[in-house]
Amino acid sequence: MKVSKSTAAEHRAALLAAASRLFREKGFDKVGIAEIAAEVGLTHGAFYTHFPSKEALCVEAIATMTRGNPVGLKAAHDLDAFVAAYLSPQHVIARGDGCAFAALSGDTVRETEAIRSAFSQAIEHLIDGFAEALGDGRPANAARRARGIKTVASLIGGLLLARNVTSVGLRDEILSAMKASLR
Amino acid sequence: MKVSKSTAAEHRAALLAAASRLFREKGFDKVGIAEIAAEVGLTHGAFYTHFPSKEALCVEAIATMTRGNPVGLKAAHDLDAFVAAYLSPQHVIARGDGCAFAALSGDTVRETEAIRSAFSQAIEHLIDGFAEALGDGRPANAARRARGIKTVASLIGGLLLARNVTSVGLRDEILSAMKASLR
DNA sequence: TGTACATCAGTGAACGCGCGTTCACTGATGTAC
DNA sequence: TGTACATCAGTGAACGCGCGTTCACTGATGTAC
Repeated sequence: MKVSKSTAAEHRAALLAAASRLFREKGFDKVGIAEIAAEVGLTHGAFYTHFPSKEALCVEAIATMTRGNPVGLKAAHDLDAFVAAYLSPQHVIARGDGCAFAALSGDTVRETEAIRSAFSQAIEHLIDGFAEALGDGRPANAARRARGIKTVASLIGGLLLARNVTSVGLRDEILSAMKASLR
Repeated sequence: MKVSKSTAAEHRAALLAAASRLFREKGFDKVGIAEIAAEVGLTHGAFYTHFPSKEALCVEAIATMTRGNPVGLKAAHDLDAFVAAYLSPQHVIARGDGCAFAALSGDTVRETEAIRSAFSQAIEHLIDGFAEALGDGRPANAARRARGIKTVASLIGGLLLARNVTSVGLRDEILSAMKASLR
């Protein structure tokens, strides 16, 4: 049965939101169209009135997940708080609501051109954002860009490492060491 | 038809080697038993005389991939050469022969306990190895362990970032920035 | 404002496909005599 | 050393399953008069 235009628009947004969360939690391959649709209260058939294919959804979901700049990081003096939140035990556990880059950078290298391209653009945007914030708004120069890259890579690498150790003690040691190295 | 014991042993080792390479290249989910067996010249049925399940193969393959210490890193003065090789364009491209941690740390978080446990052990071993090498053989203390963790996380994060950008210029900028930050 | 009709979001059965795993069978290996 | 037989690595058909995608159909929406 048909549904009002505004409801349909809500469904589309909800599909993107569900995909965005589920993809980060389980990866692209382990989430099916039916699962995403069910999350929103629809059947898999309805999905195809909103997106032409799963790949198209992945591309849009990447944009959704990475939209906006790193949570609340506006300038260099915010960095410590941002790093503390990023390298927290909560972020280690909450994959579905967490960083898309840490969650998906292992998957995207093996995906199609369209997906790789969307992810690459998001990374460029992220690095630009960090370089700018670390320069307190002044235009980025090479040194600040290098610091932005270092920060991004350390955060992602540290979070991935922490997510992959089973010992809580080692996990916390990793988080502390990475926080210290970004001070 | 049956095959000599030594041939069978070779087949087992070849299956592990093929799996080790293919898993790093494509991830656990995108490599099938039939593909691995075919790589060795066997059919999928033969696989099950060597391994009870795909999961068991994954566990053993993780051990295979991560066996031995970080390529040639024996002491702190080797670090620069190791870092240069790790953060090289060749390593960005050659995923199947490259670092298992960069290739699979995104996947393993979503896998079974047995796989997570094998991967976690490998990471602990890796960090221990780095902490020891960076201390030039002397017993590791907290500061050296922290430096080992920072090095490992930066290498993995930097490689993943470099693998995920489509622009060659940005890729090289990332590799340079990460090499500089580990000097 | 009320009616008639075209539109189209959503349903659910069906499709082809690839996957991990099982199993009856084959025939070379390797052992017991 | 030679023969008879048990073992077991490897084959290939078959299984159940979940997936992405298609499509005929439904019925509420929204538009034209």
